Amino acid sequence: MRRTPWGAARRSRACGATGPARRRWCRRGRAPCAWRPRGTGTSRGRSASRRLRGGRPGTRRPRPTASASAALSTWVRIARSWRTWKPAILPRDGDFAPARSRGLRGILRASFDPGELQMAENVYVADIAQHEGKEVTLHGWLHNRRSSGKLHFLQVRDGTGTIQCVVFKGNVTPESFTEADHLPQETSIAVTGLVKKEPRSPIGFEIDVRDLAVHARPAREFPIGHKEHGVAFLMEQRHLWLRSPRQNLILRVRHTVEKAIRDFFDGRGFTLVDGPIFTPSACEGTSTLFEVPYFDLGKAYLTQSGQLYMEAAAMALGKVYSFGPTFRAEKSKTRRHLTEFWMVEPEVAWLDLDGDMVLMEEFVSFVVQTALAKHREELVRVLERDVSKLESVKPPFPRITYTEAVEVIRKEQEAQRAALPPEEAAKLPPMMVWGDDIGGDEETLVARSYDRPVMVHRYPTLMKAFYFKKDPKQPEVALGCDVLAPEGYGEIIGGGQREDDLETLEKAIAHHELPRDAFEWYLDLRRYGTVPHSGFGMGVERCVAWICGLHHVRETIPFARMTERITP
RNA sequence: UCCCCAGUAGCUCAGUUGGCAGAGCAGAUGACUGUUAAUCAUCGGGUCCGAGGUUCAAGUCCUCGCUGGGGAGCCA
Repeated sequence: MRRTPWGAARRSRACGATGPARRRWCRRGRAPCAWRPRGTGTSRGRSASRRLRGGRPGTRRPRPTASASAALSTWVRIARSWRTWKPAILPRDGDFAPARSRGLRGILRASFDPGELQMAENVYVADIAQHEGKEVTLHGWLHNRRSSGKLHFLQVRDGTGTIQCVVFKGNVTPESFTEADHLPQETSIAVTGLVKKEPRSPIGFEIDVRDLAVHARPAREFPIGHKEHGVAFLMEQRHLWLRSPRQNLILRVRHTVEKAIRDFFDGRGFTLVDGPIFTPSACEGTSTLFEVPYFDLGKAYLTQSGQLYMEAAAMALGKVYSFGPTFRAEKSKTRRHLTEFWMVEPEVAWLDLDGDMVLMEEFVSFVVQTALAKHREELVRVLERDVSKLESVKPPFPRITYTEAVEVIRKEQEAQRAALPPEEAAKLPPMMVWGDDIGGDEETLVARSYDRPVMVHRYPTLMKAFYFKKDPKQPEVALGCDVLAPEGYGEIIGGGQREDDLETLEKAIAHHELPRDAFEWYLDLRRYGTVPHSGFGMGVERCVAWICGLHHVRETIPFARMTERITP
């Protein structure tokens, strides 16, 4: 699979023109550059006009008043020491005599035009509309550059967005103009200029550049160009790939999803409970776990689920959820798997399977609709997502039992066979029978007949982990439920009602041949005031991949951990 | 663990029946006052993944290995 890492889309040309802007530039009275390390950037014989100005990057905000208040506090300090230093600073005669007699105020008036104190404001691209017509300074990286004789077009990104900065030959020094045409991709720069409305710009604004300051040129050519690259190469350059508009958006959608998850549960009175990462043994006794040495206690394992601990927390706090990383050591090599991923796991006391399923559909709908409301335009423009597929994700979700799902799948399989010549049909894998797991292909068969996620419930007891409660009316099935996302994204949620009867749970642990000692604390939850309770787990990466319409979950996490990759 | 595919310039790739190592992008230099993956001209750029084999001759064919990608099982 190939993709344009920068996700750039062609846009139609528009007409219009802007006249040359009035030159207005003042340099005196500025604070010295405080954040450019000595011996970097400008020290190699560059002109003074290129020097960075303004505050340190980490302290740039709050923007509107930063420079003014910094200047003020400087002058407060000067004023405090004024009495001590006055005789030394001010000569008794000449031009300073009248000022000296007026004190500090007089000095300020005599030395500075108040207009000169209004330095170009440091701004972010995301807020650029608020600064129309003003002179601003933007700190960022050069994303791309084009040139047309007496005009250079610099695409500058600052993390919040990308804006085109137009360098006209008549508006800057000759050195700056020449340099603007030779800056490599990803040079860190500060651009000062006038914010102008521009109908041809995708964001509606441009910066008419008056000064350009190079902070640091790349030590070597930036590896990721404005073209298609292979997945392997991009994953090796993941630390740099994050700078692309596409990855930038995906990470912001991930943030929105994670915030929506927190908001959903926080808004319903859930308490966030952090489960342990080190666990003494397998939570479910099934998956392969990562092993780590643990002092004199032998081996510990990285958690594959916080659920058992959430059950304990639910008995204390009623409604709880955990949200953290999870580790699976299976050598799964598919587009849906990572060895390290993030999972949210709510657990609720006094909740049965039906209530759990209502919670699932309301939760998924809230997360999807929140992400859609915030990123709809970008999902379409940058990721070419068909958002109509997300519009319909609202309760109620269709519910079918595992048994019904098997019938649907068998019908589809029969139809497939009927459409093929007999010798071809014989080569197909055997038909699904009750008790088989629903694999990736089968999930797609079930999910494709619905316009929203489908909830498959009451799986065969034998397929499910020991803690699932059996259906009292039908003991061969467990009260579990999976939510299958549409469009082939598969299982994004797994959960259900937990076994709350002590004796049944003891038998289940024995039947699964699990170490009884390790689960004594878990059995205690059934010994002391057991109640019906349910919960589920949702994988953040699968959810983000689905919302963004991505081919693989590896793009949804900043630094993916897979069987064959642990760097960068 | 099993099955399939790929590896050639910094990147993406082409390379015919085994017969001189190629293009686009990126880089350098120059032209252009509205480009938006700008365009145009010129220039530089190679351990053809590694080892071995067949051959007059191997990027190309064979064997083994390495690395990566896709899928299965398992799962979120």
